[in-house]
Amino acid sequence: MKITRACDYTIRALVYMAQSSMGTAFMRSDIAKACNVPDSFLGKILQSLAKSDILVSERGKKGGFRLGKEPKNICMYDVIVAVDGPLNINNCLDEQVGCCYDQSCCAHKMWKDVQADLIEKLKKYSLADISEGCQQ
Amino acid sequence: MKITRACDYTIRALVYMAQSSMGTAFMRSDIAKACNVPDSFLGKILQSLAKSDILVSERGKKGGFRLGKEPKNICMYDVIVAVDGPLNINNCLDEQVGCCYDQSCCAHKMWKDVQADLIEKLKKYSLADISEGCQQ
DNA sequence: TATAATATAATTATATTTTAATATCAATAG
DNA sequence: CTATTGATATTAAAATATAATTATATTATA
Repeated sequence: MKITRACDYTIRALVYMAQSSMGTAFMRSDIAKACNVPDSFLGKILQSLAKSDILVSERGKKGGFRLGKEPKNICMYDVIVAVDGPLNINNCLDEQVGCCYDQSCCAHKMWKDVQADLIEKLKKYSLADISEGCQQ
Repeated sequence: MKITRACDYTIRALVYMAQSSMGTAFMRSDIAKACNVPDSFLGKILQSLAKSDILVSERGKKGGFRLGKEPKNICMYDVIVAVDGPLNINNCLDEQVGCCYDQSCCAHKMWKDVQADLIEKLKKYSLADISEGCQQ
């Protein structure tokens, strides 16, 4: 697992959006400026979020991004996966890679257990939780 | 946080050592061969472990590496930190870096909480737990 | 037709993994 | 006692992989 900077940027952007009333549309460039995130990089991030239905996008004039769900229904696990891809604390757990070295599989059960707890925890945190703990 | 391949190698090596009776000395090259780990890279890893008192090293003829503690007293958290350095699921938690972006600090509390759980979990797993779950 | 998202490619930066060379140390053969 | 041998210790640096950023062209819509 690696929680990347993209993920930090994402949380900034989502918290920013969550501060306005549901349905408000934001332009990428506005979010980028407000959150101090590289504009073009933010583009990628917002697209990932749109593909995961965390955001809804509209093109053209008066287009932009809106939250796709209420902040309380957007969990951190979904956000992380949308941006950073499948969460695996160890390659061993990556189904596409597989645990190719027999002996190391001793640890497989541990990684699986540890990761399950982690995911459960991340599912409990919503965007609303984070946005509310933020006074601006 | 990133759990690297070095960490996988480490677990292989430690499980291998834990299969023999306490006090047995192993040469780096033997471990490398038995565990299929690049010899020189393993050198680095074993040194990190020795610095953290997980292993004891002796130079010269008849030298080698021995476990520094009973497998049941070696926890996975200590192993990971010894090899991969301080565990931080997010830079935000790295005390040396600090949480420089105010707005993103909204998430700080969450990361801290999630990480605390993770560490607690990793402290509960011992080398003995892993080695025993391994039939060879 | 201007505007804003979408897609993709290219580039730069950083971190991980591996290899290699050299230094240090301890046992022991002579 | 000292030279040799077999082991770890230390350091540098090359190779590879991944993350972060930038740039450009495409598509949709008011």
